[in-house]
Amino acid sequence: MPEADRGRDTFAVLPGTPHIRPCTGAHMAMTALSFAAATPRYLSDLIRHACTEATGIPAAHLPDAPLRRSTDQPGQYLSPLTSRLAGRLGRAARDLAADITAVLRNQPHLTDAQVTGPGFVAVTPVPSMRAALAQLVADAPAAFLLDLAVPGVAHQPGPPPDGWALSDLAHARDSGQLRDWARADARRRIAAAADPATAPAAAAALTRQPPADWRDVPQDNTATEAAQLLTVIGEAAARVAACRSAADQVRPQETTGPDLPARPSPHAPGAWARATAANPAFALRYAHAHAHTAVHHWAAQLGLRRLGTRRRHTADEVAALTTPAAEALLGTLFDGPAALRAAARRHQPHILVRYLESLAAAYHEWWESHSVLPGHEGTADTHTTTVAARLDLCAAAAGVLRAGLLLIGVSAPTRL
RNA sequence: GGCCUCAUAGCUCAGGGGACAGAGCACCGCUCUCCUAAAGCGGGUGUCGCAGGUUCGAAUCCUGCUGGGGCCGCCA
Repeated sequence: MPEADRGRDTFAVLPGTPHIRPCTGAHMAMTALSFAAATPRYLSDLIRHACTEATGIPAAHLPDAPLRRSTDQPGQYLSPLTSRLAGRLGRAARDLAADITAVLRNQPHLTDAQVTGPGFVAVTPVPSMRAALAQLVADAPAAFLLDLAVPGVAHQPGPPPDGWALSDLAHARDSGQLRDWARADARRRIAAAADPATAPAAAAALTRQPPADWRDVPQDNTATEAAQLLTVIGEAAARVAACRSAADQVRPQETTGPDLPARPSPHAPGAWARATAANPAFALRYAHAHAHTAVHHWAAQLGLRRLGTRRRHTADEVAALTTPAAEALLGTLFDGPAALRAAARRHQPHILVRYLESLAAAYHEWWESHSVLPGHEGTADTHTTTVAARLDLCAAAAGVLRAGLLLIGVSAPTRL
């Protein structure tokens, strides 16, 4: 909303702005020396600093410009910063973008920086930096998804943010009120997660959440329609169903997919009652349990595990994490923070739900694309040497799925 | 009468201010053959309800209108 105001501010500040040198912040210098991952925050900062160098405008006065994944080139990211800034400067977006890419080409973390489309800056981080995203996300999934500036605070003790507690859906009057309560629960948690002031407490609450199992059906009380619905489809499916449609009011015969009524009832639950991939709630929890089990049980049984945190991947590992399917999964992980922000800004939990579904799909596609763990067939040396990196990717997917599920009030069982 | 909400392909639905609007089903074409079906391959079939506005840029945000649904009120 304050974008127009910010634009005028920027313009007013322009004359005589002190020249700020790029990449002098402590965080940029440290990441450059030790461990850099292609997170939205990092790449955005890179481009903003280059913009400051090219234009002299302090980074704080630049307009917001969330990065977007390129649809054509995997591993490439687009910033509309130049298009948004050009009008205020009275310059052509492509010219401004050309100046910025000239600065970015000196960046050792980028293999390429160019001007594309209507004047966007397109950057391609080096493969090792893209692969490092798996490790960074695996180490601190909640901090990544919630876009914390300082990941460590996700482990600090403290009370959860206001409004974190979930409603007891079994006490809802009917399936309509159950839906309202579930959506309100998700909205409160998403809002707390996206607000920089409460995000650290939210991340800590996500990290502390105890493990859950699959049982989510009330033991007693089948008196109300809501309780009956929970008995038929379970709390997880009830919450996902409630959060999956965009509109607060349900149209009479509205569905959110094949055999997926927007407001399931005890008598017509559709696919929500099934433990199959046709049930989005099951698919999401299953994907999480699968990835978690791969890291903590299957790999352990083979004597394999993830290696140290903030470790540099070997060249083989980087290659294993930049196959098309792995790159697609990394790209979906990259989209997480933006999806959460969008869900919070528009007060629409379904944006987060749909994002998690795309993440689960990308995870499965990657898993199916090749043997992730050494199996009966592929036990080549190159394979065992890259297992740790693949486990990073498993753990990253599991971590973001878990955090996302908890944000919509759904527990994330760890066993298959 | 007031407020809320929805309108995207034939159908059910995705689509986060950003590149050429997508998926499944249906449909059409081709291959196959006694014929059909199945299967395989190929094809998106669209004034994003209408009209304005904001923006460098709108399916997306704002206003009005039309149409569907809902809540409240009025009359009784």
